[in-house]
Amino acid sequence: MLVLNIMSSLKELSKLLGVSISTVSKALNNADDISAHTKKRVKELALALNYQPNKMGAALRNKKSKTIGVIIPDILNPFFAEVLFGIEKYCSLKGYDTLVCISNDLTSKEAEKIKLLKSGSVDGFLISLASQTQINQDYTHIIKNIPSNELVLFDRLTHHISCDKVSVDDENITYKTTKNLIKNGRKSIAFLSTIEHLEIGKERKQGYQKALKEAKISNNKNLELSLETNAVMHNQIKEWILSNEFDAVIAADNTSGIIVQNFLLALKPIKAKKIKVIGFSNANQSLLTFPQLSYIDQNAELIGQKAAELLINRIQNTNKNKAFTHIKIPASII
Amino acid sequence: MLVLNIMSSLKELSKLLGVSISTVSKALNNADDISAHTKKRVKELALALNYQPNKMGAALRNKKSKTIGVIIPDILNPFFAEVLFGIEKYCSLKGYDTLVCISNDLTSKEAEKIKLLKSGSVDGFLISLASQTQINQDYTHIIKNIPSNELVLFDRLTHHISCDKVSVDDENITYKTTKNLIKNGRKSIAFLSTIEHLEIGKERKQGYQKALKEAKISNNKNLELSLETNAVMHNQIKEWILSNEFDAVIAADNTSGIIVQNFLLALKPIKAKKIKVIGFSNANQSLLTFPQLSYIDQNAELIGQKAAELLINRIQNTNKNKAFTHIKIPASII
DNA sequence: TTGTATGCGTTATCAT
DNA sequence: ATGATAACGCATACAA
Repeated sequence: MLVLNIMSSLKELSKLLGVSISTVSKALNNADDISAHTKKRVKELALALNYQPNKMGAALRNKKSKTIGVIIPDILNPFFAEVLFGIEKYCSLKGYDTLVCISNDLTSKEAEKIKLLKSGSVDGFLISLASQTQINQDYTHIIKNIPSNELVLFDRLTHHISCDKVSVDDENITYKTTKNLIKNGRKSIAFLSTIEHLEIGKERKQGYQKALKEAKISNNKNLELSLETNAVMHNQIKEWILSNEFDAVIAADNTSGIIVQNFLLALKPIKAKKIKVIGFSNANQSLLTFPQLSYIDQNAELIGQKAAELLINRIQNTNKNKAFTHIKIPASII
Repeated sequence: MLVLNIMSSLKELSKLLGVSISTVSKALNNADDISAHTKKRVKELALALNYQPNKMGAALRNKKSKTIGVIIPDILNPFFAEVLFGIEKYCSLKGYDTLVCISNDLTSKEAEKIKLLKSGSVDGFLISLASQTQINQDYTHIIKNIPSNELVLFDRLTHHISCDKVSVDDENITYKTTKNLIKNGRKSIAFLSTIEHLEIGKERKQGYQKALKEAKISNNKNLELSLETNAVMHNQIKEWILSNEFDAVIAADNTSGIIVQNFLLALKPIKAKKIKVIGFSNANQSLLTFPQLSYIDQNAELIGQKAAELLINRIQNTNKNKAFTHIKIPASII
């Protein structure tokens, strides 16, 4: 049978079948009070005409759009791309669409997107806070506009907003990593970060410092490099590598570990092999270095999946009063 | 004034103001036949109550959702992330939302997503074909379901579908790049690809071969390495580097150039500096190597922007019969 | 077992 | 200048 790209509606099916619209609707939804015969007829025609229920009609009627709004700071950051992948996968599985917005790390954009997505477009929000929002600690645009049981924060959180949350235990993972390096005989462990302005950046550094302190290793401030992500970053890293001695580096963000690893090989070819570099990354990215970078895998996809799961559960759950949970995804060193 | 996260509607505004719903609607839409005074009153209250028009209601009434459906093969590929960034930016500017789906390079997923997005959810589609679709050359799920004036294909195209298209002139850019290398005295130019199964992969290789042929350089098949993207890829590249001599490499995909550059430094530290490596990449990725990788910038963001622009123009344009265009984005060597 | 009527929020047409 | 009404597609309470 020929199929057309013309939208068929319940109305059209009802006309063609000579039954009422509600009968068609009920038949397609498998209502008890429709005869098997009618159901069969309806479903067959629906299939033949490639009938797809109109989302807007259903959304209006049900006051549920079956769509999740996602706001991330930066799609070009592989971490968020991976989270998004996890979100999309889970939502898709549960029959939800995802409306993706990018805040560009600006509070104004974040607020604008929230306003846009509100009012019928989405049933709930998955948000990773813009860095500007985290720095200024002004969350009114979120608190005022999103009911806390329609919101899940992930990765870039704040304890000022009470809702479901998903993140990595950032402090703990750098603590354990640093401790491990010490145990393996590393004496001069450096720490490089381009995200010290973010909460997760602070936590990662704290974990590192805590481990040093516990091991009674004096904190050599020269081995702590804090940078902005920009064009001169590379020269700064280069200078830093050339003017300091260390036998291990922990890089706190998604890319600088890769840069350090590659630079070492070029700048200190002899020593390079003896210096352990650990970055926050993922399998794909770590493959870009030689030798392959050791990395802390934040399980970004899992973060996305769990965040989506929490939100959909809360949206669909009749018991809206369940206490908010904070899921801490285990990070793994690879 | 206190603002609540309760959805206000035209109905609510009309009740509070003591005017009819249609007056409120018209006032907000700046209709000519509403007095300035009324407009002012309405708009003030709308602002105070943080009124947002319900997208679903408007979509149903207007038969336009002001939403664009985007289907990409892989969000983890930085190229598509960048395209998406361009799409989102432009759509957002024009007041369109983007509904993002991932086909995972599977035709079945692609078809499923199309079906889902059809019927009211989106006004048009931006699609980059799944590799499976390109390989099998079966486009019925697209042709049958999407009117050609509601579709723009980008990057991974086919001439079997007639619609607006945006891509890089892939053959030409590798042709020019290769020619340039030859002009600069390179004698043994290698070509590495992990995407030979894709149309763009074929075109890139053709450009390379064409330039060699024109320069009457015999085509040394050992210098053409074709791989699958997988775990053993790294060993294959390593072997290839060790067992071949070349003074330049063109890498046809988004990551292998970076890998080659880094491997060279480790495996052939002396010769490495004299070997020119050129990849398909972008500014962010190229910063991950040392020395910084030369790369062909596909202007992914611009591809996204142009694709969105073409689609929105065609959707909004009354003249639907304008001939389809194929925009070829200039790639630049950096 | 099937059909009728209503309303979700919006806008356009046609009164008043 | 303002208001009443209808319709978009759907699901449901209620009639028949």
